[in-house]
Amino acid sequence: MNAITGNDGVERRAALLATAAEVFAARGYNATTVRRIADDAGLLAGSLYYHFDSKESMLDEILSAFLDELWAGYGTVLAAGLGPRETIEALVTQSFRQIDRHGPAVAIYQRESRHLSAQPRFAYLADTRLKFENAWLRTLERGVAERAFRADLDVRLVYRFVRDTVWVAASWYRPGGVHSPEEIARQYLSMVLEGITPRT
Amino acid sequence: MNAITGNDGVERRAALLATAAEVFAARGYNATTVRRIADDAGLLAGSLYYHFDSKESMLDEILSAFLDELWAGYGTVLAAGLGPRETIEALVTQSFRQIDRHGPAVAIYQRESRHLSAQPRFAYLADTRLKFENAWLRTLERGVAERAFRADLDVRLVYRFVRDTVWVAASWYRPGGVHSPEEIARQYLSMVLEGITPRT
DNA sequence: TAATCTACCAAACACTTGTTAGGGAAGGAG
DNA sequence: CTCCTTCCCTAACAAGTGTTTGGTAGATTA
Repeated sequence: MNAITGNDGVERRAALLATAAEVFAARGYNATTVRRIADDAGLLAGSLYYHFDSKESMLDEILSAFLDELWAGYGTVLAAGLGPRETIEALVTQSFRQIDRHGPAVAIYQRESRHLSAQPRFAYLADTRLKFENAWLRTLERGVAERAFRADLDVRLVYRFVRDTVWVAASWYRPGGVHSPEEIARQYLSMVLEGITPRT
Repeated sequence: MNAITGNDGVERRAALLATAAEVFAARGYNATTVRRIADDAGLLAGSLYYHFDSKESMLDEILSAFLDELWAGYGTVLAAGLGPRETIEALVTQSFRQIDRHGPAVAIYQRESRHLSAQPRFAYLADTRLKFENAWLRTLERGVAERAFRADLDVRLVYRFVRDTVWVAASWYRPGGVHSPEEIARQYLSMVLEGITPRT
């Protein structure tokens, strides 16, 4: 696509990872050839191996960089001691912000994490999934106990629906569009919290 | 995995397509080798070409068979002349029934339809997507006009969220589990229609 | 100026991919 | 018994895969 000229070695590496992430997100990891990444970055396939050990290393670096930043954001939210409803609101908003910043990485994670986590190198994906599930489930259960959420809903199902809807948004969300991440989060929260039918 | 012995030629073909769909759904279409499908079906790679023209033909047949049946169900719902809320309820229930019956096909569609629809052979995927969007958007807009749904929500955003949540369920739903498709549809509709916070 | 380092290219490597060609065992039809 | 169809196997093909090796233009350092 467009050649990338970085001033620094670190910048160059980051730029290459960014284009790799875009191609991975668009075509899928396995369907993406190393030559295609090189084409989009403006160099030849072999030259990528000056910067990275392997195609797998690029994927690893993309995913763990994203997950580190994601979990940092989640950590501060969970440590803030908010009520259940406010915690859910903050988590959802954080998630849409991450989609805004790491769109391709989110798409890759959603698409490949399931079968990648079987591989030892990507075992941390399974850990993340568990920490994730715990954070959401605890918050939802606390909300039910404190009468902030309805008691007649299956909490696990609600968790799955909410989780999926938030992350799958990465497949259609494009940064710089009409809706800001915060606006999307607000609309989504309004739908899930209040429902789409009018409250008399 | 397990060898499949069909009595009829048509049965055999269907059984082979079923195993192919499972592998496609689990690993992704491009990442799936024809030898892997053959292994799981209990024959050799070349032998698959007695039944099918190509790997692409298998994918085509899987997707169009699923979409045909899906649209048959949607058609009767849309022709029934129900109110907006009842139409949404029926569409969602229909969708979860399709996930129950065509789980792998749904997963494949969700994962690959975007970049497949650029290919001429799979142009019908783009058409389906449009018909889909029209059906949902019209129903939602009619609901807003008839005061069955809230007017302060962005209908397009609601559509995307609802669509994604319903279909992505194919990635975790397993037939024969504790929840029937109808039960899952009921819980999901309750969440989206009424919201997860208590109505006083 | 000479030596070194950075970032890349050109060309090949071993391997996997989807697909094809030819043949053969099993069984029903004439 | 012979013919024919069905269904599969063996073996190979050409193209594409991730990766390695050796070399080199240009800037940086000594």
